Amino acid sequence: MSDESALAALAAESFSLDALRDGQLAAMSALAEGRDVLAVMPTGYGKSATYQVAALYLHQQQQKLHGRTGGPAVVVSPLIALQEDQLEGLNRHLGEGAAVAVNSAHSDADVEAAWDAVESGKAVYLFLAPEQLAKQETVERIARLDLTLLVVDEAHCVSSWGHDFRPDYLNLGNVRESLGNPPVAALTATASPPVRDEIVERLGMQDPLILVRGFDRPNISLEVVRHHEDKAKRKAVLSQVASLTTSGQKGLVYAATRKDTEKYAAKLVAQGIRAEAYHAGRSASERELIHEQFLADDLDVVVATTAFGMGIDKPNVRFVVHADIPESLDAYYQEIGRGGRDGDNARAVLHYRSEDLGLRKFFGTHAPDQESLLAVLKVLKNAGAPATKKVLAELTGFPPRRVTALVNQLEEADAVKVGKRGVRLASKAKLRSLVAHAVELAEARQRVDHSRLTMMRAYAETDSCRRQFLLGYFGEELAKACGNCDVCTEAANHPDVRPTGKETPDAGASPDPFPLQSAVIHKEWGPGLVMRHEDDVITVLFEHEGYKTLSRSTVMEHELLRPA
DNA sequence: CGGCAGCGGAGTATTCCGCTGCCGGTGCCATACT
Repeated sequence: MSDESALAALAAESFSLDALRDGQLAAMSALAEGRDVLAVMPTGYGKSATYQVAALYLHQQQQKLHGRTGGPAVVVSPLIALQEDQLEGLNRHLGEGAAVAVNSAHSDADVEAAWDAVESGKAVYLFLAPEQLAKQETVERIARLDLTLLVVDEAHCVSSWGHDFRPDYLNLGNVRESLGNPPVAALTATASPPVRDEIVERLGMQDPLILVRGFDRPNISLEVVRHHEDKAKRKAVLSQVASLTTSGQKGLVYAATRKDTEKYAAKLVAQGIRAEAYHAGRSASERELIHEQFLADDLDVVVATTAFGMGIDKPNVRFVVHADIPESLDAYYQEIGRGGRDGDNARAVLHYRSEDLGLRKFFGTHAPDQESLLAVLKVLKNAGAPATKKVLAELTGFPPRRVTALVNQLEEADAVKVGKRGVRLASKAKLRSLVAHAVELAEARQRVDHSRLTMMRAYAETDSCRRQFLLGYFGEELAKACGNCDVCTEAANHPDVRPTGKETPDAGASPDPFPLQSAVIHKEWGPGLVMRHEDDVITVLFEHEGYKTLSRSTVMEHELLRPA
């Protein structure tokens, strides 16, 4: 057992953190002992401090105990802007050179200086994007260091971006192995059970300590406004934002497309509201300026796509209005969680049309390309030896990023293995059948994605307490209806109509054979986890099928489920 | 999947309707230019 008081003292002395929360200390302590940690904590809770203190502690321990130079922690972070923020904070506390970054924003000379700082034992933290770790030389160079920790910040990116957008995220598990399996700290602000499981699995975490803290945000009121016509929805969004801003409140509006962010922003400006559109199509300088103005209260509203998010920590965001439904409750919770960080009341309003789900379905659907998968396998078979991704790219004619994505899919299907010498064929089965298996797995993943969208829809359409629904999705039980969502408010105004939400079951009732969060097995769909009870409906999260709703009476009658 | 722009047709309302085809999010990185 490592010394918690030593960690607390180090936090106070080096980072001016005088009061640590229990979750922070538990995470630091586990990391200091060499245990893997998955920390699910909201922005502002102090997630970063956990790895920062633990890494400094381990760095100093190495120096003391072995009389050698201390090694760094490698921090994988998705955005260069986030890396720079962290660098700045760390170097302010610990002195220039304590934290360095290797990325494309730095000159070659700066990058070499960063490597020097790491190799001489001066630097305690090395920041990288996962793409840097796609380079074998980089991984080898890091492997020669006395690594203290491998930190994966914004770890939900593994699941949400790894599969198509930034495939190098899925390779981090292999990178970890190449680095000699250092302890892993994975940090994220939101993750439902399937996302947590995927992070743990993909990063190859072993018996991780999973810490979930500060999840419920009772000061954020939850509302859904349903619409049938697109025009009416747009009008309602605009008039709501106009009325919210009249009292000087600042907030965010999320829209699905760049074009819509521009349209909404223009209409708000026409009404005298200080609004800007924010999306990835705007120049870096414009984006930076908008961010700064918003932080300084020089803007009332930022109308954004999903591009506006990570790294935003403004305390007094009073509302988060969604003009379009997000792709999942994970994304929704992340976005509304940017409201009310100061603890004061904030409003989250979702303007919902079932038709809007179509765009999200489009974004999520990427059918695997069988011919390309086969092409990669053929090249490997003909080569008869491991091939690096670079060589595979040359031989197949695919761009490197695409090769990585294809290899990821084949690796998942156990068709190939990725080792130090490159990618090799890992099965003697017919290539066609290997491709078929990879396609099967990709389709299972699509089913799960689709079911997550279905849960988002169910949230929008539920007629019981929304917070119970939301927290239940993240595996947390809220015993009583929250009293701070539109359903609860409506019920309070019409007490005779319908009781809201689900109350804890009567003490006298017979015990539920399938309690919340219990493991079950379905005759056809296999293993699953009970996520939600509502009237006659049980929602179960199945490993290979995603979320399914089952009729309790049918389940009982046909004995469809049994406890696992 | 659904919205939008552009178009033609109807036919008079300083427009409207319906059809067709296209488009839609997130960021590393490297490379070629000024």
